[in-house]
This record gives sequence, C-alpha cells and structure tokens, in this order.
Amino acid sequence: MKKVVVALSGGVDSSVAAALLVEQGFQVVGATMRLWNAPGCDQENRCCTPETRALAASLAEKLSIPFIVLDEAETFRSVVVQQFLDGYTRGETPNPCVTCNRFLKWGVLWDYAKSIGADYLATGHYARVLAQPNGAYELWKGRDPAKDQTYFLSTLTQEHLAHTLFPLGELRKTEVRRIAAERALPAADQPESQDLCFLGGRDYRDFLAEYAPQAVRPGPITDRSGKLLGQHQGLAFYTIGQRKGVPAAAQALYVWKKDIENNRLIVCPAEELGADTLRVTEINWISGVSPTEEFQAEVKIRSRAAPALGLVTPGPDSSVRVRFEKPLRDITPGQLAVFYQGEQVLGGGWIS
RNA sequence: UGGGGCAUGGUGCAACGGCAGCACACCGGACUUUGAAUCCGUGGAUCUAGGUUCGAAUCCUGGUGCCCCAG
Repeated sequence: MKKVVVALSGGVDSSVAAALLVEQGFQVVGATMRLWNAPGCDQENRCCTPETRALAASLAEKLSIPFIVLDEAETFRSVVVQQFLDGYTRGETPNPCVTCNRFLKWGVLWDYAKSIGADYLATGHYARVLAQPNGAYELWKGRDPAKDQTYFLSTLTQEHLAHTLFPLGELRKTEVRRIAAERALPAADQPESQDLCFLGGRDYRDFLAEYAPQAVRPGPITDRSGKLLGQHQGLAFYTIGQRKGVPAAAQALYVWKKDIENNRLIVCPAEELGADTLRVTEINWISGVSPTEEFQAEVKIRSRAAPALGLVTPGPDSSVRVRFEKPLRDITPGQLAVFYQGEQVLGGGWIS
C-alpha cells in the first residue's frame, strides 16, 4: 500500500483531496503546518488558525487517518515572510505563495513525508501530473480552467513531480464542493481562501508598515516628464499598473515605474503602459532540461492573467527573453512568468 | 498693489438665467491561494457678503484666495 502525506489546510479542497486518497486505497497521513502565529491575527487568519486546525483535525478523525501539526512558523517567517519584505524593500512586488509552495510544502513538508517513509506528497491544488512512458513527468493545468493553480507550482522539479499527487486535478470546483457535501466533510461550507494567509485579515500595507518600515517612506509622485503630481506614503504600497492610490487627474493614471533610488513613483496614462519584451531569470524548466533554441509559448505574467503568445529566446544562466506579439501591460518585477504550451506547463521564472 | 484671467465633491473638468452632471480617487460588494487589474454600487460640491430676478453656479458690486502679463 502506497503511503501519502496530504497537506490539510482545513479548507474544502484539501479535505476532498484527502477523502479521495483514502477512497483510492492509499495509506493517508494528514498534515497541517502552523505557519504564522503573530499575536492578534489568529481570529482572521484563514490558513493556520486554531479553527482551521480544528477543521483539519476533525476531518482526519472522520477519515480515520493520523493527523499531525508541524510547527514551521520560524521557517515560514525567515523564508517566506522575509522574502516578501525584502522584495518590497527592493521595489519589487513579491509573490509569497510561490515561495511557500517551493520551500514549505515541497520543502519542509516533503522532507517530513520522506522521513516517515511516505511515497507521495498530496495537496488540494488544481493541477495534474502526467507520467510519460519514458519516465518523465509533465505538469499540466487543472481540468477546471477557472481554478487552475499551476502558476503557483511552476517551480516544481522532476524529483517533486515523481512524488506528488494532485487528487483534484481532473475535477471541477463544483464537483469538489459536491463531493464535500455528499461526504459531509467538516469543511464543506468553508469559503474560498483568499489573500495572503499571514496577513490575518489585515491590509498588507499595515503589515509592511509594521515589519518593513524602511519600505514605507513618503515620497513624490510624478509623471514621466518629472512633473510633480502628489505625494505617496510608500513605494511598497504600489505595484506596476496600479491605479488605486494614484492622484486623480482628468485622465486615469497608473503606476508606470517605481524609482527606488529617489523613492519616486512615476505614473502615466493607460495607453502608455506595457511593453512587448520581458526578461525572466532563475527559470525552473519542469522537464529539467533548459531549451537551447527559440520557441513559441504562452506566457502568464500574473496568476490570473490571460496567457499571451510570445517568442522565447534562451539566454545565459537559465534566463530567457520573451518577445510578445502584442504589448503586455503590468509586467512586474518580483512576479513569476510561467510558460505554457496548451495545457502543459513548461516552467517558470522570475520577472526582472 | 498697473492690466488681465480664474474660483463647482478629495482631484481634474462640465452645466443657453430653469432639477448642479462626468471622470478619477475614497468607501462598500463581486472576483481571487500574491500584489494589481476588471465588474457592480453608495456617499460627498457651486470661495465669501450683498444685489438684480418668479428663479443665480451662471448677471452686477464688494471682499478673500490663486494664476498670467507688465514693473
């Protein structure tokens, strides 16, 4: 009997994933990670509160599987949260969920799974792993196009995929909810998770002001010619393409660039946003093999962006340059660019 | 302290003397395992004191503030 550790968040998706694995005959161990325990944010924090842990525990009891809580708050703080704060301090817009998947779920949790002799790590992500006849593994989008989460999983390697199960990969969200209801799982009525789990319902601006005050200094807002338009309260409160918080004008203005050296926010009208080229570094190619020739791919530059067709040109040090057919707005350093061909995920790297 | 112009929500602009509108911001909601974007919705204004008029954001006079030109 194959043994699998399933990551339980207390939500619907991971609950159904666990239930399905049990029904498929796996020896299942439920695991929840305690990732954040700053005082005062427990009641709002949806992914690792006492309430969500209780939901996960009661699910495990219902399924009659062992349940363990791993306290990884220190790892999470020093890796995920620190990268989040450092990214904003550098003027980037970091994506902590990607980092969390890489270092906590397929890092700490996978190490734990191996330590107890498990064959697999399973999560409730909407994604598919396809084993090829030649022994290679491919990562494919989840069957439900509205819920596909491969954007956050593009840093996985062959080693990870060989030992990863996504029980929800072939399902749609409505089916998952139905399965949860039919089996009366404790989390059946839980709302979708949203926002950064460690913010605990706070605005991320408040969080940054507390943990990264150096990134929250007032400064000027100008147009591209340098004309002063107003004041901002901190560059970290903005991201490329953002309108919120930009001074009103006859025409809507958006963030064009963050001038870190001068702590200056540069804004422009919508039609001046965007670029048709992009550089991506530190790319993880799912196949484990870096491309050497140019190729066409669909590229997602944000988690919920429509894929854009572009020509990918390999460069040095596992970087590439992408030239898009049409200019793309909101190309944002610190976010991930993920390469697709149809349903298949080729890889992903950081936008620089 | 000569001349000219302007003054309307937080911001930028509309409104022949006839119910003060629009855009953006703010706020609420939808969407969403990052930040955004996007969609729906609420609230909020005629610088001031008089005058003309049935009726004034609009016309007239004084005040106040700002801008431009000339010193």
